[in-house]
Amino acid sequence: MSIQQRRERERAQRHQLIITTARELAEAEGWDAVTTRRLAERIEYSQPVLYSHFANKDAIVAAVAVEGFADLGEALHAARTGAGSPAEALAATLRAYEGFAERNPALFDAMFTLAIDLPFGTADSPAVLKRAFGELLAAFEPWAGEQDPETFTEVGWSALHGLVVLARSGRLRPDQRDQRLAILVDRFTTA
Amino acid sequence: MSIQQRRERERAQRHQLIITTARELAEAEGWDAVTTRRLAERIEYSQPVLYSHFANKDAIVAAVAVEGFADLGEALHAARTGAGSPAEALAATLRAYEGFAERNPALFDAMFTLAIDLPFGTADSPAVLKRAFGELLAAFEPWAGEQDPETFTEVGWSALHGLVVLARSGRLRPDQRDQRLAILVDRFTTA
DNA sequence: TCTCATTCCTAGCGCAGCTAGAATTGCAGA
DNA sequence: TCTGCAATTCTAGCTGCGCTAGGAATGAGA
Repeated sequence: MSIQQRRERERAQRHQLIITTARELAEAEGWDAVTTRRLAERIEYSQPVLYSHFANKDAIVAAVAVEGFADLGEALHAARTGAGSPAEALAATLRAYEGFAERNPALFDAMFTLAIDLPFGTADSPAVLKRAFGELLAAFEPWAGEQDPETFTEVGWSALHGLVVLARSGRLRPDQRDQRLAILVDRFTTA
Repeated sequence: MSIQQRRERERAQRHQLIITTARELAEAEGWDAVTTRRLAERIEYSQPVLYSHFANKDAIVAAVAVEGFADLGEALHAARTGAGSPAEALAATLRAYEGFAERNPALFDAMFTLAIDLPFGTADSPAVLKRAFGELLAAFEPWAGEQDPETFTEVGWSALHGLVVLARSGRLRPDQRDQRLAILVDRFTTA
């Protein structure tokens, strides 16, 4: 019984080690550098061990993405609850989202570009995803007016996300970043 | 002299054939199906011929993306100039953008996910990119108010783009699509 | 100490992007 | 018309990818 438990514990540790190592490697050298061979080498096991934990490489990326959403949720929560007025809370939340994407580019890629199959907006979406969206909802809700708060938040989130995505791929003028965020806040806080 | 001209003409035709074939194959089976081998087979030349036209596979994808921006620019122009009031023009332009992404998913991927290195927002960005942005600028400008029109448009474009990107990856509730677009228009047309 | 199930690794499959060097083609001058 | 040469194109193969079959090693229980 105890032996079984130890084995399961060690297995769980190795599971987490794979995720953490993939994340570190991706953040250090980009996702192209995260090959099953290099990953196996880093965790000091052979390649097939990876496949005893995950169905395929995409599943590893998805696991990293879920971690990312957890971190993002925390970052948004800290920013939002640390602000004074609702207006400041919204601005702080948006800045936190932007900062998160900037500080964790590879993680952001995993969350929004690579891990396409994460169940979102459905009943069985991971709790961390719901929590991250919940933070945005709390930030946008005060200005929803007559609109459905969730739909209103989806639009606000999209605007924010679009800014981040287009900016990081060099589609927007870098020097106007803060100005753009100010316009966004203005658009969503005025009736 | 004339022989040289014929050769250059044939080369240009083959260049275009590669781009068109890549685009068709991607739209039919997704970009994963666009391998240099399959592409070579379709154009009825050997693999190395591709590399006499493009530095690598990414360059082929980028060429497809540029075509996509040209098409998008046309679609936006048609939608915008076909509408009556500025408000209708904006709504029509946004719908056209959304429709374009929906009708050409692989092309949209090439433009915004795969071809990362296209020079944007700089002096040497291709004319087609500027034209597409110009259409958005014309659509958003009437509501820029005190804001710099270009920056205002960047925010509007981001909001639109975010909606499309998050929706197509299943991050937003499908049934609220039109409602979201209505909210977006509302946010950017009210002072 | 032996048996056997579990765990893990070695080796290799098919396919990817890409390229070196051979083979072919077709123009130009005799 | 024939020959030499330069440009073009192809054959063959390199390295590295995700993934897996099957054998070796490990360790708990009899």
